[in-house]
Amino acid sequence: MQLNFNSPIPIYMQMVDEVKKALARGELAPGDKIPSHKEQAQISKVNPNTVQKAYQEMEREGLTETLRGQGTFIKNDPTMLIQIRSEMAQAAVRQFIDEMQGLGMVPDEMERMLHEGLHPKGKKGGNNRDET
Amino acid sequence: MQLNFNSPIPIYMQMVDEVKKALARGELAPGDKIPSHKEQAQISKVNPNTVQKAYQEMEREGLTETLRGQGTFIKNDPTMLIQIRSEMAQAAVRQFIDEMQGLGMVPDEMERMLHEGLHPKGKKGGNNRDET
Amino acid sequence: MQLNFNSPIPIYMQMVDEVKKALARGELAPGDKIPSHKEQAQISKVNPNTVQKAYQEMEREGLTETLRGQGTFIKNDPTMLIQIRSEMAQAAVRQFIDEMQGLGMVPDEMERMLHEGLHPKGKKGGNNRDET
Amino acid sequence: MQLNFNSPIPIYMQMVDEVKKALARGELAPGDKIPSHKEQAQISKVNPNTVQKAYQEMEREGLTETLRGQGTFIKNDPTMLIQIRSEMAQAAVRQFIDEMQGLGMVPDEMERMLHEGLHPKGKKGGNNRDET
DNA sequence: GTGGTCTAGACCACA
DNA sequence: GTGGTCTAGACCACA
Repeated sequence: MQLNFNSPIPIYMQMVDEVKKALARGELAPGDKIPSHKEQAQISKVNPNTVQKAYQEMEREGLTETLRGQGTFIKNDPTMLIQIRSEMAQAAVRQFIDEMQGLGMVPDEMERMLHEGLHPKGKKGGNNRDET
Repeated sequence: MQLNFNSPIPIYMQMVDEVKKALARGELAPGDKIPSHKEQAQISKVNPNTVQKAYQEMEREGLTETLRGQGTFIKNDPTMLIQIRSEMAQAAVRQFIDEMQGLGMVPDEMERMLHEGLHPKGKKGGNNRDET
Repeated sequence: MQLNFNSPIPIYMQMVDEVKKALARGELAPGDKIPSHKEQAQISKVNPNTVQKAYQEMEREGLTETLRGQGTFIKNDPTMLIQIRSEMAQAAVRQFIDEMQGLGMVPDEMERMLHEGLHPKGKKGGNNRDET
Repeated sequence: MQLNFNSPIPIYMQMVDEVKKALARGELAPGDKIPSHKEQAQISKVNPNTVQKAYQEMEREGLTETLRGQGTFIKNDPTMLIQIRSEMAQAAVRQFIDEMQGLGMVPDEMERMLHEGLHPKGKKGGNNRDET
């Protein structure tokens, strides 16, 4: 759970995002129990109110469900996972393209820069499908 | 000057960013006068103080210089332009990669998704260097 | 916190200076919490925004650090103290010399006048190392 | 005429000060004609209004007198010179002492620091009356 | 309560 | 008109 306390993005939003990413990465699976908001608050060195707000937001978005007295659980909906993953990825792609367009970059430049970013010192001619 | 009033990112920061982008795009050139903070406030429907905060931040970052009573000008440093453009682009690349990695994407997937984002209906095989 | 409301030097700058002096004098120590900007505003009979501007300037100069919701603290860097003290003292010396040179004073005159300023009615011959 | 356009001290005040210093240094003598405010404005790259304000202030302080159609002249009062010189010097001394006291410096330290500032690499023991 | 952002608007020095 | 400072006060995220 990476949090940036100096970011203007509210911590509770960052938390929701981190949970989504953990889901997308497969580190959290449907049905998993997540720590109580008090526990999570201690782990993240964040005020319990803030965690609670994050949990409420996740519930509102249908990511989790709460069973009173038992805890909060990732919703047992396997399709959701795939959906979140592709939603977030596409949002990232869109944002990247917008940002680069805002800088006056054309598609080729974007692809080239991404490629270089992914393969820092690599020869960029060759067949990039074999690297990584 | 695109501003999102609902974003958690402060308006004054968005303004600094927009000026940087305009510079990167070549819409603003070194030595150009930018509107007075009061004028810009009217244009952007924002409080003059907010614009001033943005302008002061730009000054602090060395983007602009100010002649009291005369106005604020893009600093006459042509190298700055190129630097800002590449800085901002590289930041965007890095952020994109981080975000995608956070979602468990591997480099190939990132490149493929970007390619698809750039050429929505396009055949995705072939030699992408000749399209656009 | 001595403020001169008629000085052309902005209040917020005077405040930064006063904090630096308090540090140099040892009245503020690394790690100390300083009053919230609202509290300080009441104490100094100044608008909270003005105090905040001073605090932000101090942060920008690396004098303080801020924990959101917790307060603003003198940075915990003991070397900073000594550095500030000597920086400010040397700046004062330089300014004094410049000023006096601007008046056509030679070094000896400067030293003599300072000595007299420090020991108003004193015999100025003798060994000044034993006075004070 | 040294002017600092970024100083919070108004330019017209800086101008008055510079004239006083020139007087103290003997670069301007009683009875001397000083440039017209328009001329001076061009020389100093300052708005004529600003120079005029400086000249008015000097007149108000009894430094100069204006003969209509002839120009502005340093007042023909030789005692004034000496008075200004010692006034300004004493003000500088007082300010220096205050500043250093504000930093917690004791008189000896002030004298030593001034001495070192005046004789940068010099041996500080010996008889400083013979140096310079 | 604490810091951060923002609006609304006054007044000043300077061009 | 232009930038700079300041007051007054609202609202928000977070502790």
